[in-house]
Amino acid sequence: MVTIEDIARLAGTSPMTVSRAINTPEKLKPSTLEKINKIIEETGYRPNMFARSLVRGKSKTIGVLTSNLYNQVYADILSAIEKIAYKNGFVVINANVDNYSNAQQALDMLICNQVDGIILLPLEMNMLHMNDYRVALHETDKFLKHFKSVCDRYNLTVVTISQKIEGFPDIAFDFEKECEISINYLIEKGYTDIAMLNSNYPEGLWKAKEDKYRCIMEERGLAKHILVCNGHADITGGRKAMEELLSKHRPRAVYCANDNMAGGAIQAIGRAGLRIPEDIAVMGNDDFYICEYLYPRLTTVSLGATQAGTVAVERLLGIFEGQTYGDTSVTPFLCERESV
Amino acid sequence: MVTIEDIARLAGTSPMTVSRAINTPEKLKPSTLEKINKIIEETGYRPNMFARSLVRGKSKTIGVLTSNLYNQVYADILSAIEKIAYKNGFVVINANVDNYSNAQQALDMLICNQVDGIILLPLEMNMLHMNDYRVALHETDKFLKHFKSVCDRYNLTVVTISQKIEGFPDIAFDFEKECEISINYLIEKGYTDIAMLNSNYPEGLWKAKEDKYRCIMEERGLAKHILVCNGHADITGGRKAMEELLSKHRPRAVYCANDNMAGGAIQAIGRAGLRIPEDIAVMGNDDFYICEYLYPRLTTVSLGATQAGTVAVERLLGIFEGQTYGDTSVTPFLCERESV
DNA sequence: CTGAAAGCGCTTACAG
DNA sequence: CTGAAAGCGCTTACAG
Repeated sequence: MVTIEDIARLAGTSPMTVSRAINTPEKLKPSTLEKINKIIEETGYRPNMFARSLVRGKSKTIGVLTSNLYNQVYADILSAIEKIAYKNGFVVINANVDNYSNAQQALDMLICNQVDGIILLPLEMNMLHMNDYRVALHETDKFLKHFKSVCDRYNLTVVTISQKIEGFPDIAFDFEKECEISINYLIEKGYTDIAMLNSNYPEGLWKAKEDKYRCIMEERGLAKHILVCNGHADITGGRKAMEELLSKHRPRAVYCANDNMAGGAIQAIGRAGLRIPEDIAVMGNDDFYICEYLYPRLTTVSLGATQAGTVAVERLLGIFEGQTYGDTSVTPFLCERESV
Repeated sequence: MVTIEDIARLAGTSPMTVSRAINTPEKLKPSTLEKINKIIEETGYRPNMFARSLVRGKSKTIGVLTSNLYNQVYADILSAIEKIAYKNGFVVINANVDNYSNAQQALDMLICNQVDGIILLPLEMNMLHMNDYRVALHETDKFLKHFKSVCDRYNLTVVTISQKIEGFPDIAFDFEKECEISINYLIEKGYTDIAMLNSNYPEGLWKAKEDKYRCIMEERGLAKHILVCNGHADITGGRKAMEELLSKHRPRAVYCANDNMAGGAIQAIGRAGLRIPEDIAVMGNDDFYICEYLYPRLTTVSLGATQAGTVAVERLLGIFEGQTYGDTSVTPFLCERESV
């Protein structure tokens, strides 16, 4: 391995001068700089980040606690984070978090690797695969407490996304706004008999969406059309909920709390021999990858995941520079396709 | 920050003894070990990986050159890599690679971060979004040459996945086998009039699949049913190719070279007022995430991406232990759903 | 514009 | 079973 000393010897200078050539080239006499650069080029020398980080006390590394890469929202956020981080010379270490002990370990790993800061992705969502939401929520809560105490103890810089923790700036998603955009769009398109498919988990974002749906329908004088069916917030749950809905009443439009449920709804509607959107319009939420693949292509509202990832990194870097931030939120936007 | 010296002072021992407590606890008198562990616990001490890596000359870090996280195959491979790596105490740095200069930079970053080894994911695939395959291929080739020379120069340990480079062990996907399983399954199910939807890029895996299709059809005495339509290997391309196919002939089954094309085919078939699989059976390839979301759920053949990621890490770790490997390949397997 | 010295936090290699 | 010394490759802080 080529070191800074090797370069110094070959260039007939001190290691310090080589260090300057790399970090503050403007402080060097052009001729020495040129000589050193030539030797760096020839030898293929690359500075050892461990040595640098050790002495600087900073790693130029961001840790991301994430979970299910298959969740489109996570993938979107993560892609944005990596893009902005690399652009700013930071390395991203992505740590997977499936359950409590797993998460503790991942956090520990990030600490050992001296990350400069951590971005915490929403943990609630990653527990969706568990059948008992209370257990999932309890695991999440336990970890969040642990996370908070560990971050305080090690003085870690943290930005959270859609996962408010006292003391850390959060970048929230605006689930209510998603609902608002969706229902208003349907009404604007002339629909009045609008039903809703929602998660059977009666709290948090799901409750907020359902409340908002009821509220808008009432405000618009459509109270008599209010009808909600619930199921797991996945494709099978969506299909079952839609089947239940159709057994009660055939609405002109369904607002689905997320795209997975909408995917299931599309299946159930197709199996019932009905057309989309001619017989029933389907409105999704979140803009998962699958929207383009559903038939018809799903009209939905994007959560703004890419924006959230981008802002998260920008704020983290801002904090490193001494800035402070309060909470903020990211704005959802309509994605028109073919299902409405 | 708590250091090993702090612990030593508090425990009344030398730093060396603390180091042993962490790395080779069995070599310590139980009473000293216990005393040290207690203090580590109290202080929340965590070893600094930079210092450790610097002196050990190893980082316990694996670099992964990947690209499009949205490609299900990549996400599968990456998830598997991270899982196995973490299990073995390795950290994964994922570097994004979109184009040539981007890729050079990413590789450089991995070198500066002293990765112990690199896993290279298939690069050909990530260029699919480019309209001109020759340009994409040329970019890929340029980078591969660069990659090879850099790895040789820095003596990097490399395992590639479906991207053969002389001197590095490769884990190949078996695209021909995918085709074989697909066509044989269709024939076994009683289909004889089987058409194919393929990429319009006439080389590599696409050519191999098409050749195999033709070959099996002939062997089985179904030569007269051979019919191939081509398009971009994405959903729109699949839809257009299927439309073209239907304008020529209405087969009883379509074998699609990948799931995206199958997704497009499903759209075209639905728009033509035909049912799946009653009128036309649709067979995908690769087992993308979307298979579960298509309607009907897509029957396909999995490429074996998870297995590939797992084997890649295992082999990399094996090489660190002094093992050597030749090339290998991963076995595709049937995923029966509803479209056949 | 350049350099000598000290030190970041750990481990290796040796000694006892 | 434990410790003193040296060094990994770099940068900081000072000196000139």
